[in-house]
Amino acid sequence: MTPKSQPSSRDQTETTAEADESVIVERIYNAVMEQRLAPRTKLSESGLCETFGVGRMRVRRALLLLSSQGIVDLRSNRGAYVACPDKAEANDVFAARMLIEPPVVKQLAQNPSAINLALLTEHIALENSARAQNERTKIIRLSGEFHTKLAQSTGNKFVTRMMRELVTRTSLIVGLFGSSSNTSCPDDEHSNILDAIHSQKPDQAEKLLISHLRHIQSGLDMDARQEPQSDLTSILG
Amino acid sequence: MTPKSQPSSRDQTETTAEADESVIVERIYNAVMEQRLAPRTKLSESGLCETFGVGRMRVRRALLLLSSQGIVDLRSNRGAYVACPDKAEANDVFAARMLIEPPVVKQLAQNPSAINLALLTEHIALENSARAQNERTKIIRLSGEFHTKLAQSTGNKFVTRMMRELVTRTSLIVGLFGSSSNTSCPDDEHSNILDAIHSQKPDQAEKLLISHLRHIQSGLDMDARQEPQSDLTSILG
DNA sequence: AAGATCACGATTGTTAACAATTTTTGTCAA
DNA sequence: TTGACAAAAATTGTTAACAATCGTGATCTT
Repeated sequence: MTPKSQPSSRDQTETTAEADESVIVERIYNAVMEQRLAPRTKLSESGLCETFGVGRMRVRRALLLLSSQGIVDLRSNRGAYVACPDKAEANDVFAARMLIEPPVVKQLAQNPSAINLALLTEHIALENSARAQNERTKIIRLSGEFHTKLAQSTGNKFVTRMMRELVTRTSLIVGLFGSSSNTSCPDDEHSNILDAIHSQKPDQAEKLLISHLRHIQSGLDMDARQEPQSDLTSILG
Repeated sequence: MTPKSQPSSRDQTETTAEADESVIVERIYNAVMEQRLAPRTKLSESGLCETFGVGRMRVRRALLLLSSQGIVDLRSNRGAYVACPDKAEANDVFAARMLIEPPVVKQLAQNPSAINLALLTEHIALENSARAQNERTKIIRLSGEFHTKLAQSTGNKFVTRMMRELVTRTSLIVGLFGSSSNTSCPDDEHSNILDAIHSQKPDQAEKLLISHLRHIQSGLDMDARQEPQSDLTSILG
């Protein structure tokens, strides 16, 4: 059910006719999540049309959708750019997560039967594997997805959506303000959180999560921004 | 420079007809919030084009935006309909609010200097006035807006957006499942919550809010749905 | 040369015609 | 009357041409 079930039809340069606009959205979304598309990168319509083999209409719709999710910034008559959160927005994101995520985790720990332990354990295994092999983009994506999957465990559509949005934005922020070394979640904190949930320790789970978020935030340098980059067509292969 | 108003067919209800698509979104949004547009109402493109005096493109963009907010349901080749939450979704909405809103209120109560007391007090006065005069749509809208404004007091963009979305959905749900009498928030619970916040009683504020939400939810009859309706052009004047 | 101005090219925004699909309507047979 | 079927109308989806705007580079003035 996760976006892995797609057979490979994205090998060629000109994909002809299987591009629902949601595919475009997802592709760009993933590229941003994995920090392959840097903030401020321009997403020209013609460029996207070519890379996806799609008419302008689809591209424009996709861009509108992405802008409504805050992933791209739509400047009138000037085109679409990958969103570039500033300091204030970064703080807002973390504040929002601090507010929302603890209750989520706490509730999960109170009723851990709801969670799919196997799935989450598997996920952490993947994370560790990626970390062991130093696969940067994978690590980043999986780190974020852990939090999303946690939210998904509540079975609540809205909670999931909110968390997804916040996690995406966090990814952008970490990419922008992340000070070299620690570009994602530290080693085994995810594992510890999951353990606390599974062993029904709400307070501990909450505590661990909070310190986890603090940890991520403290790894940022709010004064230095990385610079743009990215050349589009190659990135979205 | 700025978007010019277009000389077009708006011979009927003249309505500030310089229609940026955000205006269309807002108009429909408000109509849904005030329960003037019933769930399942069809929003035909041509109809909206006429009522807003706008080309099809703007309308389609607006509908896409609204669908991304879950306010309208976009069925392929069949057009746009006002969203019609089912039982499960209704439960999700309240569960999400139960999860998110208490921490928000609690935090506000811990730092009440952040809130704009005058604004919120004024708002409650408006609510009471509307209640006194039995202005149904006003009551409904203001009841929802109180919660939105509360979230807004955090100064957090994301918290505000989330709450706004949940409140909108709540409005739809109350319209659908609301059992006649109590179609909105009960009398002075808002006032009590605000008081608790202002006098720095986080726990009490949280408690009041929770019981407030329970109160709203218990006023619903999850088994009987109101039926469609609505004729469009007249409603959006 | 530095700076301003203007024209050109490239990109985005809009409109209108066209194609595809669904819904309605009309007809006929059981 | 009811049901099935088919043509017609209405609605949505798509494409392509057209218009407006922005960025860039050449030209001109001081």
